Amino acid sequence: MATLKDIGAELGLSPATVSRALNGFPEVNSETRERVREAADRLGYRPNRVAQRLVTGRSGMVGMILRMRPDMREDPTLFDMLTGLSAALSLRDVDLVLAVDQETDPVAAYERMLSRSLVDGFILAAPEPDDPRIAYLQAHDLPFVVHGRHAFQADYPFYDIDNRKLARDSVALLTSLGHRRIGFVNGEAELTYAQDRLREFRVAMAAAGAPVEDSLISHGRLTESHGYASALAMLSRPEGLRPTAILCSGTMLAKGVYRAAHDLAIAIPQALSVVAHDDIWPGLEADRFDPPLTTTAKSMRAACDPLADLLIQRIAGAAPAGLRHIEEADFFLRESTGPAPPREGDARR
Amino acid sequence: MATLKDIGAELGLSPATVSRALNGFPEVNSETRERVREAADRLGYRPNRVAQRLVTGRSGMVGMILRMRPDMREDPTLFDMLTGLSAALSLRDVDLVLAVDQETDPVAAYERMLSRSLVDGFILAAPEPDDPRIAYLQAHDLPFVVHGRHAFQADYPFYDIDNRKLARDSVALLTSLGHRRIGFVNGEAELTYAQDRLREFRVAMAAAGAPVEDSLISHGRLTESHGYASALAMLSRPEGLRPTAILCSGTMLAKGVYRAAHDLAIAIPQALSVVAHDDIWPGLEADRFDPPLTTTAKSMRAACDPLADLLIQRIAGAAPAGLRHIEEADFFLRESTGPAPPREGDARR
DNA sequence: CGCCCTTGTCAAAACGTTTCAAATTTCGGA
DNA sequence: TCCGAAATTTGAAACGTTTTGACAAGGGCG
Repeated sequence: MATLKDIGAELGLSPATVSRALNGFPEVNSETRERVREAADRLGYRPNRVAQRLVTGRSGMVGMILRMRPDMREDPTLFDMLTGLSAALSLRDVDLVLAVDQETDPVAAYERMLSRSLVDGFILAAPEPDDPRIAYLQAHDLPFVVHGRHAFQADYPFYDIDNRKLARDSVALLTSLGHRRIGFVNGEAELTYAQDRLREFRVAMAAAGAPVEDSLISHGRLTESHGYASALAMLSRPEGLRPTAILCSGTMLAKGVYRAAHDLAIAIPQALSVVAHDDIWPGLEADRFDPPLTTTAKSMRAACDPLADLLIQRIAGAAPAGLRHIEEADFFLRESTGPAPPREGDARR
Repeated sequence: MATLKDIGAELGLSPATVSRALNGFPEVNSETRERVREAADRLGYRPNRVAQRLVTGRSGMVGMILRMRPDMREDPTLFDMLTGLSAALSLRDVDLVLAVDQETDPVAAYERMLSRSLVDGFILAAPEPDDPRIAYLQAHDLPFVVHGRHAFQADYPFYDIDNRKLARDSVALLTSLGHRRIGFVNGEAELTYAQDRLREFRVAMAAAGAPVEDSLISHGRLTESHGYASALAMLSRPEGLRPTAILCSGTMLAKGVYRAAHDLAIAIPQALSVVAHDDIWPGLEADRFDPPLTTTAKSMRAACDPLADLLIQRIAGAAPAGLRHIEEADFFLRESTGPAPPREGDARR
């Protein structure tokens, strides 16, 4: 493998000049630069990352630490993110180091990875309010970027979708169809996106003059079983008290809702409308539902390029506060939503 | 961060001596070694990996390159392996670099990772016969280890379960229960484990004097939908031609088989016995089946420690040919298997 | 006293790059 | 012809480690 010295020897130049020529420094003669470029190509020169790292202190790698959870495998978003990020990063010539965190102390894994001086920054997902990982990284002024945010006003680099808007849009659709009793099967209560969606759910419901019942709100993992259990509880309430529409924070939840409706012989969309947010493979999954599921959607993959860009900017020295990317979800109206069924004692038939 | 020089200065020693003391070289006074150890602890010394790498040429990292497949997310084993490996490697002070391969050329991703001189070796999964990745890595004498093997007699380091034995055991159980018409819902035909299991399936069937019908053998991804479709085809054959038992190469397949049996009102195990190999979370998933599923089992996680050890040995210079770890699957008899139903025209009843 | 061997230590080189400070060349203008 | 500034190029230091070859001290032996 050719080195800077080799190229220098080939052309009668010092390694220093070769380095500057290849790195685009302005003070090198353009004719010399060309000669260097040609020789580097010819000799198949590849900068030795390790040497670069040693002198610059940068490693060209970023870390991601997964927190082990027993039901992780039921959540396909993580896998998507992993592969999407790895692809996005490698386009930018950055590599991804993976670790899993099985310890009780959530920051221990970060310390360990840092102590080997092998990553320039981190990518975090699923932040919680008062997330100790974020506190640790901020306290040590380490570059990181978060998928999601642990507070609505976050002063670190993050990518997030506009959770309030998608809750607003979903409620607006349902109320405009005449629904007033709307259930909400949400993500885990500790997670910020769930809090944001719930908050706006309440606001939008109030704006439409629809009541919000706490027993029609449930929190939990984005799994089919949680969706099933929640919907079963909501839908087995007496006629007139049960929701005519359910909003879900994920398509897996919606799958559970569909199953519960099926088991209770409640027809979708005639007797129950369902809207979900789809952060997996927008369109692909939702289309396969029977009937096809109305969704707000933004894929995990869409987050990967912005996340990579933000992190690279941060590592390059950009101030953390300004770095953010908020994406609006798209709306896909499919067949799981319809007009609210006529209520008992309703004027129309 | 303290360096060797710092420790040397602290104790009036040269960095060279400090290095030798910490790395256990014999020619250093044991009293000196103790002083060095103490000082290193006190100053919180951590060897700088980058500098180590530059001089030794080793990076302390290994790479894993995932091939993107559209239905990847349905396959939870990969995720298991990723997290398990990462944990196993980090115990051994090795880090895992992840990349995804979206290119047409399967070796391009390996070349790219190598050109950055950042990994010492690779971990491969799901090898195919004549796998170009294996050919490439062997041709360049690069350390790697494979989960599975692309030929029964493989001359590279690999971990594998004894696929022939588990096929033999499963068939033996079923034939001893009186089953003679046994379906086999297998993995993809190109994959070696599937070929191995099929081969032994035929052998064991022949040994029991049971006929093997090609139409009762199906190949495909280890997904529920493939299991469902295959079982539906097998079970909707006319009475007397349809199998009384089905062997599955994965629990996801078994889930599909259960669903098909349910849809066709075929009772398990009264009218149909099901055995599957469970490489996910042995016991945990199979227990949740209704009725609980009889399995041969070895978890993905069990592979991780041996894989890590084999790769580290190989990187340290061990000859590739001898490095192998073959694990026998365990047998869990549950309630999805029972005596073969009496055949029409059978003597009894 | 000279020789060799062992033990413990060290200085220096090496890995390949970046970058600082200095040296050299070039050139326009006086 | 000379000066100073600008344009190029260079040597050397630095990053933190491993490793080679050398060396000093001490001991045993003839």
